[in-house]
Order: sequence, then structure tokens, then C-alpha cells
Amino acid sequence: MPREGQAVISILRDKIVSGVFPAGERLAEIPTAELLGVSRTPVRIAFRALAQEGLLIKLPRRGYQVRKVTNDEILGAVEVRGVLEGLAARQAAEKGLTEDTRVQLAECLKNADAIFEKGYLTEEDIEQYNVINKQFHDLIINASGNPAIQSAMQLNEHLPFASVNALVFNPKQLDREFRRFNFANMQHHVVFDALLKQQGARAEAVMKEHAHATLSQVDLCESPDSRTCNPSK
Amino acid sequence: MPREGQAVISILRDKIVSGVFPAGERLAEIPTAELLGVSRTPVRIAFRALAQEGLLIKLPRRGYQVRKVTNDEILGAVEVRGVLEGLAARQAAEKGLTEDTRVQLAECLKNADAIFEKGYLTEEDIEQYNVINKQFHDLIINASGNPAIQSAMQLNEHLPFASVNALVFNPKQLDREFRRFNFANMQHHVVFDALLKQQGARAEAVMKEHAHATLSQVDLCESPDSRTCNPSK
DNA sequence: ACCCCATTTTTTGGATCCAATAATTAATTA
DNA sequence: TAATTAATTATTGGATCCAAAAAATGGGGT
Repeated sequence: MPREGQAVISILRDKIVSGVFPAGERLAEIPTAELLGVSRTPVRIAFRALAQEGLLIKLPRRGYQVRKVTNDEILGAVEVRGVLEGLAARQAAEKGLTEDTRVQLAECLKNADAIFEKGYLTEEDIEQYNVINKQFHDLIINASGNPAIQSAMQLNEHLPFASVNALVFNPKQLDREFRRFNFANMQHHVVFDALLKQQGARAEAVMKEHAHATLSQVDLCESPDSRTCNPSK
Repeated sequence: MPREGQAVISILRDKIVSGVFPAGERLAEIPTAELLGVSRTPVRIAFRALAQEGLLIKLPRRGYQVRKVTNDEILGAVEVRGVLEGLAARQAAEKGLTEDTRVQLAECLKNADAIFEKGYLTEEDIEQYNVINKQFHDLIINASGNPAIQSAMQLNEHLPFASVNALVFNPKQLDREFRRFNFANMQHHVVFDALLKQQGARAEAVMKEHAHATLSQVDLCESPDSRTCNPSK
């Protein structure tokens, strides 16, 4: 049965990103292995990999700890995402889109527009939009033809949004979410337009600004110190 | 004796970066373990880590392979380095330097200047300059106060320069190397000036351009296809 | 002679075992 | 009673073992 391997990493990553293992939580190999019903070996490998991704911090002889992400770190990661995806958009524009990529991007935009047409959002809509959103961004990164961008984004992928995912999906703020997501979607259209017209600088600028849209209306925790958005315990 | 662990990763990384394991070389666990005189376990861990870093490619049931880096990938990685270090410089300028950082940066520049004063370069000079150069760049990344930049740079750190290191240290071109390194050093002075004056946009622009200085005068392999600079076999 | 199936071999990944080290606790002494 | 030292415990990391899966090779059949 336990013919898995890579699965342990995904399971643990999910538990960290989703907050089941809150920030600051200490993780030891043996309890985690027992929890998952596997031996220590795959857990050891997973801990190392997640530490390399930046989700876990290694404590000398005290196991691992779920990394606390401060608001400043989230804002910093958003800046990094901005310059990297901005670069991707510029290079994609300069290279010019392939017919295939153009069609797929247009498809993404059409599907996203359909979500916003009815004028309000449900939780399922947001989940659906997030899938389309990721597709759109991945397509542009691929269209840049620069694999180093993908590598650099990898670490950024899960890290900063672990703590804000809960806020993004806050069902109490669905009306505010609508305006924010709709704005982000319109920025997608502008980026697409710049890509079609091969306007590299414009594509870069809009994409860079777009990175901030993910968070602009989200209430981060108020305190400016190192409190986390995922308060442990 | 084998109380090492992390060492195996470093040893293998060195062998890959320095070209002892040339690009395209296939690596299996058992021969590598025997070569290093350790068991398979640390080699397995090292292979996984190096694959995560992007130095190795995992082949389904055929072991690992040293990643081939094409010229286009190197140029792409230089672009990524440019936007990331450009961001670091901008944020460092906007925040303003601490007294401590200012002193350390000035020290770096003074030491670097001393190398170029005699008007020519030896191989030892280049090695020494590379150490100072790394210090300078690391100081600015730290001064940005944005840990996400460091994370994103990590993958970029070894990957693209594995194949060009041999060219950079080519002792036959020491006269050309002098002009190139001296130019890079002067760009450092401009970046430092921008940081002192808290000119974020200027610091970003110069640093972004500076990333290209690493390669601008280096002869990359001529062919535009997927030949590597580190031809295997 | 060629193709397909079976067997063997190679390789990977998980489980368990063992050694070493650091931390914590208890005991003894001042 | 407090501090220091020793002992025990907990935890990590390497080595070895085992099982599963895929690839390669060999044999048999058409």
C-alpha cells in the first residue's frame, strides 16, 4: 500500500499551507511518521525538501518548525513575484506568442469573464477562478521561454500565500472579493493585449502592478511586528 | 569518520559545477556512493536536493542526469538575476543603508579597487575579486530586508554559471578580463552611490544592467542550438 | 528469422537497525 | 539549597535489508 514517496511531501505541504500545521509548530520525525502511517525515511526526505522550499526551518537538534511568515515577508514576496512575472511578460511579448499559447490565453480570459458576468461571487467561483488564474500565469511564464523564471518562482509559489489563503477565501467578504478579483481579471486583459501587440515594457509594467492586486484589498494583520497571520496555538 | 551528511551534497555540487561530472552525465546511486565511500542513503538525499536545486534531472527509472545548460538558459538566468538584484538594490535604497552595511560596502569597494590599481589581473586576483564581488552582492540583498529575494536567488546561484565558470577563469584572456572586471567594479561604485543617495530607481537600473556585465564579454559557444558550454564526453 | 512472452537483473524507495550527539534530568557535593 | 557533573533519554543521520517495478535479455514459438 505505501507505494507513494512524493506523496508524503505533498501531504505535508498541504497541511502547512492550509494551516493544519500552524506557523511555529514544531515537527519531529517520529510523531509525523506515525501520524501519516509511514516510516521515518520518507518523512526525513520530505522535511528536507520542504526546508529547501522554505516552508520549514531546521532547528539544530530540535526537529523542524513551520516557518512563521510575517506581513513584511509577504509584501516582499509579492514584490519578487512582481519582478519575475513582469520579466516573463516582457520576454513573452518580445518573443511573440505562438498561435497555441494565444488560443489558450484567450480561452482562460473567456472562462474567467464568464465567472464575473453574473455580478457576484460564490466560494466555488473563487476556487474556479484561482485555477484559471494559475493557468494564465503559468502560460505566460512558459511563453517567456525562460526556465530560470520558473525555477525562481518555485520557492515563491507556496511560501507567502500560506498565511493569507484563509483570508482570501473569507466568505464574509465576498462582495469586496468580487471587486478585487474583477480588477485582477481586467488586468489580465491588459496584459494579454500588450502581449498581442508585442509591447514588452507595457506588459512588464502591468504584470508587475498586477502582482499587488492579489493582496491589495486583503486585510493583513494590523500589527507591524513579527506576528504571523496564522497565529499558532 | 563519515560524520558528514550535508558534506555529500556540497561535494557532488562542486563536482557538477566544476565540470568533473560533465553535463549530460548519468549518475546512479550505487556507483556514486562507492565513489564517495558512503552508503546509498546520503547519496539519495543529495540527488534529491540537487535535483530540487536544478543541477540534476531525474530520469524515471534511469537514475539522474547532470543538467545540460544551454546558452539561452544562461542568458535567461542572467535576466532573472538582473531583476532580482535590481529589486534588492531598489528596496535597499528606499529603506536606506544602516551604518554597518554602509561601512561594509565601502570596505568591499576599497578592497576591490586595490586589485585593479596595478593595471593587470592575475588568476589569484580574479579569485579574490569574485569573493569580494559575492560579498558586495550579498550585502545588498541583505540590505533590502526582503528574504524572498534570497530564496529566489538560491536556485539561480549555481545553475547558470556552472558552464561558464571555466570561461570566466580562462587565463589566456586575462587582458580582456581586466577591462570587463574593472567595468563591473565601476558599476559597483555607481550602485553604492545610488544607495547612499537613496535613489531607488537609479540603483535598480544600474544593478539590472550590471547583471549583464558578468557575461557581456565572455565568448559563449557559438552555435545557437542546444549545445552546452560544457560538452560532455 | 522475427516477434512475443517470460525470466532475470537492475534500480529505486521504504522500513528497520545502529551509532553518535545533544539535551534534559537527577544525583551528589559543596 | 544551589550548582556541577554524570547518566539517561530523545533525536538525528548513516547503513543495511527488503519489496516492488521496470528494463533488458534470452528462449521459445510461429
